[in-house]
Amino acid sequence: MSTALLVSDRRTDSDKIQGQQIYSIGDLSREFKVTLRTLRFYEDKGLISPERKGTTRIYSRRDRGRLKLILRGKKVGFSLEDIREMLDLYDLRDGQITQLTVSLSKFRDQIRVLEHQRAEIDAAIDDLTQTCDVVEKMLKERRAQAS
Amino acid sequence: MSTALLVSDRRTDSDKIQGQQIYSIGDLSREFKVTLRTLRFYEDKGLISPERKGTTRIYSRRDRGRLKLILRGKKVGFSLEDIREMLDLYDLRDGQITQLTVSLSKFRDQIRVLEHQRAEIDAAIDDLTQTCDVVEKMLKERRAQAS
DNA sequence: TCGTGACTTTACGTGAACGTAAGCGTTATC
DNA sequence: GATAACGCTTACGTTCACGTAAAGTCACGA
Repeated sequence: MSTALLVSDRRTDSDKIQGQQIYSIGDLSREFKVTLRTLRFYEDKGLISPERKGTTRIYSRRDRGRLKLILRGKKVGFSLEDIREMLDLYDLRDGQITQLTVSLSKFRDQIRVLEHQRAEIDAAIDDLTQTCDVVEKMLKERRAQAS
Repeated sequence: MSTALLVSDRRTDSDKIQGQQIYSIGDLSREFKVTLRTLRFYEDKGLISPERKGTTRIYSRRDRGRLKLILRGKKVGFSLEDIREMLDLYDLRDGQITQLTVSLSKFRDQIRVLEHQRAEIDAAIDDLTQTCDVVEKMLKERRAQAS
């Protein structure tokens, strides 16, 4: 399809270049329900670094994966700076042994943080469940009285 | 101890009034490692409403409990507004049946939100654990090569 | 009596995470 | 060739959750 000019190539939703799936900023915006501004903001903060075709941003599968991790991190209360550090950790598949060891311990730290986070949530759920039980009993009593 | 003037009563760390434990703003600040400003800010936003002895804030056990919940909520990524709504729910122990029923369903909603949150964290932990495994294998291979 | 410490209010400042508007450049379609 | 759809940059504005400074009150101890 289309012309010989790469630059003027129009893409479709499921477009690929050499078997590589790519995404426009609008694609990711729609898929993840974030604004264009947000995506550009994340780029500005060094969280994602999409290629450019001229001035236009071209996101790869890897970029998309990073975005997913960013949004997941946000949902559980991490700052963008926290998230940036985590993403950096994900990115060193080929360091020296010392490098790898450092990363490994950072990962483990992060896991501990998350586990603590989860414990907090469990505690909150327990609280609420208990309160639910209490309220249910109150309702039962009132209904018994009413009859 | 002290004078007959209630207003000029000095308290100690484990002070009580009629068997009720009370806390100064400084007590809570130290215990929970938050600033005075933060405690006043939460009051301003209607999250805690301590009594006053003159102009001085007097926190009850209930206030302390609320603070605990606030900080817990924050740790898992809720806004103060979210938290205020949750606290309000905790506060209606004595409503009408319709009121109670409404609250009950809101509690259940909140539990679902929290469970979703926990699922996100679990996913993140799984991700990290998997990555740890990969890195460990890399380290083992490198060490094998080195020997 | 003069600090010192703990508390108060009022009010402007700040960093994070975007929102929003202005103004412009392509590409496709009517 | 006008208009819409999609993208771009620059830059000021906004909300949240406090920080920080200024200036004052009140009780206690040396």
